[in-house]
Amino acid sequence: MNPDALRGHMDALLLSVLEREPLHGYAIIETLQERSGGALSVPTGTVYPALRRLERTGLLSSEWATVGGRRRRTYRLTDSGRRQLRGERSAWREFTSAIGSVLQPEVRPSG
Amino acid sequence: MNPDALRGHMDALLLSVLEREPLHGYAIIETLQERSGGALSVPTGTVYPALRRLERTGLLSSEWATVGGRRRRTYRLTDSGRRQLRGERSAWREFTSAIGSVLQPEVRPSG
DNA sequence: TGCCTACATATAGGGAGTCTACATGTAGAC
DNA sequence: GTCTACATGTAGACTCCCTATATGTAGGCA
Repeated sequence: MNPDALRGHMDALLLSVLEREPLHGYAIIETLQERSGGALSVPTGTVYPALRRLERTGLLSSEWATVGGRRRRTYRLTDSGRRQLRGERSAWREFTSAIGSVLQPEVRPSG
Repeated sequence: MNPDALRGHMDALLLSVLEREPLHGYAIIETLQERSGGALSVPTGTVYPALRRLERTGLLSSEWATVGGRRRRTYRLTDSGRRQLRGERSAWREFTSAIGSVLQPEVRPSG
């Protein structure tokens, strides 16, 4: 997957993964991978800064926990994040529709 | 449309618009706008550098023409560009499939 | 004991491409 | 003389994704 392709869609992915339940960064990366059938391998250097950014802008909140001797920072959607997710979904539909309508191969009349 | 969303898809758009016939930059911008139903308003500061980049990498070739007293640089797909376009189309399908599978809202069993 | 893998978070710095803003010029309408 | 449409181009800012690196725990294995 071309790295640039993800650009601008990361927020939607993260918010969407957190919709059902709060998760910590590492689990988010795994979930992304599973839900995409292995297509999305997002590096930690992308996800952790993105999560902090989303928290800074109020779309996520986080709290620390220790599980099995390991520290986790668990993120959850805020109300604002939930609203944002709805916006991201409709933006995604518009985006794919716009690009798709340009990208579809020419259909030539037969004959 | 979030500017970043276009990132990494510009090449596909330009190649696709040039698939049927050679066009100059200004006409490419208009075609993009028409084919997307007005959703894609790509600024000249994006398109012109992108076209030059695609020419530099051998996916497009160009030649100057003067029409109605105005100078145009007309771009056309090279063989390499045509191959690239096929690749871009399949990459687009994989991309939307991957993101879409993550983004779709949870479907809860009823009851 | 030492080594490896999985789990878990984080930051610095690089890089690439899109955008804003500006510059330049012709043609034609009013 | 002014305005809009047509037409191309560059400089610099900005964003944010990636690579590389650092740190640390837990548990298996030899």
